[in-house]
Amino acid sequence: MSSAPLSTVSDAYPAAPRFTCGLDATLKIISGKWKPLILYFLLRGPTRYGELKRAVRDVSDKVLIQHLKELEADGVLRRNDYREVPPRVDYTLTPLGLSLAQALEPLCAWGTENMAQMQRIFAERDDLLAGNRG
Amino acid sequence: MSSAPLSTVSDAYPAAPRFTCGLDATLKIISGKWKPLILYFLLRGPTRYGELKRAVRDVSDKVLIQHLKELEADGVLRRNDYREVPPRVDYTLTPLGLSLAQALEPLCAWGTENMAQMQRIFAERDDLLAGNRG
DNA sequence: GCAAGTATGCACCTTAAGGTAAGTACAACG
DNA sequence: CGTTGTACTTACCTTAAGGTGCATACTTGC
Repeated sequence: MSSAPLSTVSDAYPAAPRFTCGLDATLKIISGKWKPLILYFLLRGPTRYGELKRAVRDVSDKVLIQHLKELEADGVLRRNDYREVPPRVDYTLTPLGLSLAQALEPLCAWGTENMAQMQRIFAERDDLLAGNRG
Repeated sequence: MSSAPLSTVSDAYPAAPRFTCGLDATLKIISGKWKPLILYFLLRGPTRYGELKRAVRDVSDKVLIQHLKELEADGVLRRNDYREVPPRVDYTLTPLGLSLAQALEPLCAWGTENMAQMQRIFAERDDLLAGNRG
């Protein structure tokens, strides 16, 4: 299997997961329904759990905590426990996480610029889904 | 402080899906296991189905086709059927898709720059998973 | 004294995303 | 005449990601 579709960077990394390009690696980190949103949010500075939960609307506690733990394990954010009672905890981006969150900004900008078009498309989608079953 | 977490753009769009920011919209389009890879690949120019399939390693026919259809419906790529026999089809980015794919580049760059660190992390992860059950 | 808010843990369940394997029509190649 | 390659389609099945709801230990406000 010596096909080299893209200038595969992973050639330099022996038995490692085969990355077709850096994108692969990045995706592994930000894949999770709310992770990009979380990262993007943390650009605004240290954020308490509760704030985050309210900010990332519709996320469940279980998943939010889970995502936060994974992101922490991935070295992109840090959990600060003030050991107070009632509990007080906040989350901050590490330098690594900061650079990642910044790399998300073009995506955000793209979404903002094309918001109108996206909404048209999603509306059509929803219409189709609504009208199909019958 | 009245809780206004992000300058919610969706205020301007009434009954529409509540986007916390453009990122939400973008994510809706690129969410799909292989979609970012597909888009990124198409930056290289028109690509035949078979090429794509070989390039995006490990994707199944079913999912690749499915993703391509969705991306086409979202207006980010175009399918060109040359109506030949045996079938000849290729895929191109629309202008919209081109801008989206370009917005993915920082993510790709980030991944490339932090590849080493990522691999350390993923290796640890895999170790943990392998060593846990016992 | 009771409800609410704080940041989680845990058991259970649902769902949809993705994978597998087979089939299609046709032509070129041997 | 059978195999291979092209670009798909369809039916079926698996899995893991995410959601729900309950519990905790403590404080503050009503």
